[in-house]
Amino acid sequence: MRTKTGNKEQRILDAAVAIFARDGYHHSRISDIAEQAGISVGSVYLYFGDKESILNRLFSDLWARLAGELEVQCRRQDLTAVEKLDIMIDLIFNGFAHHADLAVVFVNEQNFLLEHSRPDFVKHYEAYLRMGTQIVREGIKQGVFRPDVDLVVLRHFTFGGIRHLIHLWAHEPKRFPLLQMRSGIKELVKNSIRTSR
Amino acid sequence: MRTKTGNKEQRILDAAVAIFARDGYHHSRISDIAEQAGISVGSVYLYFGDKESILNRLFSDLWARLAGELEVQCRRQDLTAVEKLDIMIDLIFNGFAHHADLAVVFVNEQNFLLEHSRPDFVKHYEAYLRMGTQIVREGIKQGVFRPDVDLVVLRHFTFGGIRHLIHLWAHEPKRFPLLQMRSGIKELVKNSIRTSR
Amino acid sequence: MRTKTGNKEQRILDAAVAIFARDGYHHSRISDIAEQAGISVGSVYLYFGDKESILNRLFSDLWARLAGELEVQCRRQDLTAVEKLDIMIDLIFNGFAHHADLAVVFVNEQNFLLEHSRPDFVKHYEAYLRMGTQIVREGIKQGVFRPDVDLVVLRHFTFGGIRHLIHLWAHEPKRFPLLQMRSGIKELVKNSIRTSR
Amino acid sequence: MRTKTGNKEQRILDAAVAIFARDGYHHSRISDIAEQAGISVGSVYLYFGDKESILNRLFSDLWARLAGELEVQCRRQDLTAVEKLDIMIDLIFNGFAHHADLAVVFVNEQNFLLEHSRPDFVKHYEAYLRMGTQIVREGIKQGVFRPDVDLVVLRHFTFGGIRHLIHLWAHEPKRFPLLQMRSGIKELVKNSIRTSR
DNA sequence: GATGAATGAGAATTCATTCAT
DNA sequence: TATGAATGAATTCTCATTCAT
Repeated sequence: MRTKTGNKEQRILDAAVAIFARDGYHHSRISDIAEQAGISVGSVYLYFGDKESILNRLFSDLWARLAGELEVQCRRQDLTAVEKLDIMIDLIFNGFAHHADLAVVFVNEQNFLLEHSRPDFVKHYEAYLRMGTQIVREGIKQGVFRPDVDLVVLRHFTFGGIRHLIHLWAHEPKRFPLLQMRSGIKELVKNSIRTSR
Repeated sequence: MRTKTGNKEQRILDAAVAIFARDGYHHSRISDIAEQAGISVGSVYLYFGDKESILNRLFSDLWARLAGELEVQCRRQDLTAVEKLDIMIDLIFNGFAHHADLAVVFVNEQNFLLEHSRPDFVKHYEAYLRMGTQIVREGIKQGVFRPDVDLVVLRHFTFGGIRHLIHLWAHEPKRFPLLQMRSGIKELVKNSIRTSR
Repeated sequence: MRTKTGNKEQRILDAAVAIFARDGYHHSRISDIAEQAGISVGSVYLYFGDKESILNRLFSDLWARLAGELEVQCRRQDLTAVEKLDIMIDLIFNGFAHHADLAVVFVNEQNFLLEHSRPDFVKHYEAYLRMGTQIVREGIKQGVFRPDVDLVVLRHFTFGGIRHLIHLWAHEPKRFPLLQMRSGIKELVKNSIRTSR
Repeated sequence: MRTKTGNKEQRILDAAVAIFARDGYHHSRISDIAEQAGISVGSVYLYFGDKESILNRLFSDLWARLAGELEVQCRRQDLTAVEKLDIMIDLIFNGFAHHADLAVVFVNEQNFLLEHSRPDFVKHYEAYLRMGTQIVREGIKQGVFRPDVDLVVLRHFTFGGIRHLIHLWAHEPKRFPLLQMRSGIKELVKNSIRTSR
């Protein structure tokens, strides 16, 4: 028996990220993914039902990871809301820092999935956003964030802003250095809601 | 014979916005656009070289309009930088308020074009962003905005944040009311860069 | 405008009969049908939704024709039941005499369609069978056919028998000459139900 | 380790009948047959060269059995031709009465094999038909069957008729009860060739 | 200019068969 | 023998684009 090599699924996912980032999801061919993964076309269908489920899985894994990591931090009692907000932003940046291709796919294709079906990843995605809101609520209670902040607007505005900067970095890392931008973003976000002393 | 020959091009563009918004650019068919426009498939090719050039033109028109409107306002001497920033945000919101379909297309497909070629619209798009930066620079000079703001981060962060909120509104206008969100956004943006007195 | 040439649909049907007969429905390729019809693959899909609907249409046309012809004869008042039975058998034989390919397809593929869906042709097919039963009923009333005949068994038995002989003829016309077999069949059928005087 | 190794071949055949009957030969998957048989895909190929040879074998076994049984009866001196004809029909009905799936496969797929190659089963199949003809010949000699019967037409007509009724029963056993139809068929067949006293 | 039938390149997906274990 | 992961050839169907009328 040729044993399932155990990492073939991951190889497909890695290949798909690379190809999706390069060609865009809609212009990517399964055959290119297979080639990139070093397997045959048919084998892709051994692990994934169709092209879309590969994309789905990518986002599922991404958001499960991000939400999982954030949850751990949110539970900590030793951190202030401001510190947690910093960590939250760090997490998302770290999550992409070594995965520029994944960042590109994330930015370009997430909407397609969201509008297309009720994909698996939404529960993690929404949990992540909810935790962000929770952090700000803590901060308001602690008096460090302004109580009149529109939490819905804040969370989506911030998410969109960060997403766009990651996008820029992923395409032009030289022109948009991730680390440098990160601190700028933190400042913006915190200033935008900090009580004006 | 169909009358109103003169505006056939515009009818195609309007139809394309509706179809692109509904099906996504990649899943839209020229035949659907033609039908929506009330013309034949062949006629579409009388006005546009190919499918992509329709999308291109949509963004071209959009950004030319937005940039043009912003330029007028920027030139005004009677406005403070804060007022101009308000106006800038109003402009973009007004630009979409009555064109939810256009908003959807803008949010979903602009990246595709940007990564694909050097499309016509970039010069307007970049002009628009540059003017935004210019407004903030004025504000800094006037002492109302913090001088240490990272202008590049600011402009892209803000752009991304607004874009995402427009996206949410376009898909769920009830849950994300545009007008209501707009003032929240203005507050966020201004707070994020205002000198902390 | 390139006008729909009006007979292209028929050319596809004719081509399909030839290819289905030669290769069997399941092994037939749309590309072969297109080639045989002298058109492009894409054009096939201009006229038929998919491969199965071509087969469907073939049987629809066949049975509509046979049922139509039989109906005309059944209405005649100047014929005895025995004569009508003769005519019925003649009709089905004539219907195939110059269409050996159609006979092959009929024999080999009708079951597939019947088990697969509720195809269009069944209403004609069932009307045809019903008229056959009606003829026998008349004959019973007229005293020429035995009243204890099981009409359901009779009609299906006869149908199956004729079908099989047509099949043999279609494959080996020399060995199973249609005209010659026809009179043998008529004798069998009539003897099988004739009152034994 | 799976036990009962000895009958694995038969398990495959049984599974194949079930799957072929359900999905049709062309739409059946080897993997489904393997699953139904409780073995692996690879094992199927240990016992059969390819998919078609399973079908071949099914018909081979079927007709060898039917022909064998019929031969035994034909040899008997204590039976009249009419009795033998009855027995012949009984044999074929009994052969399917408890194997509706086999009946479906027989009816739907035998032609495919016949047109495709010179399959193993034809020699048994033809022997079977020949014996039927022989019985009728005896009956003619005995004066119970009409001497002008076209033997070729008779045998194929009868075969086709019975086949079709078995088909109907296999699909709708309630509507077409086998036992009940059997006597109707016997009457038809015998009447169709009986000397008219 | 206008039409829409015709084209055919292109891609996803299936599954019989193989073969390393 | 037995396994089942891996293969890749094969085929359907789609749709942007063309072009004869």
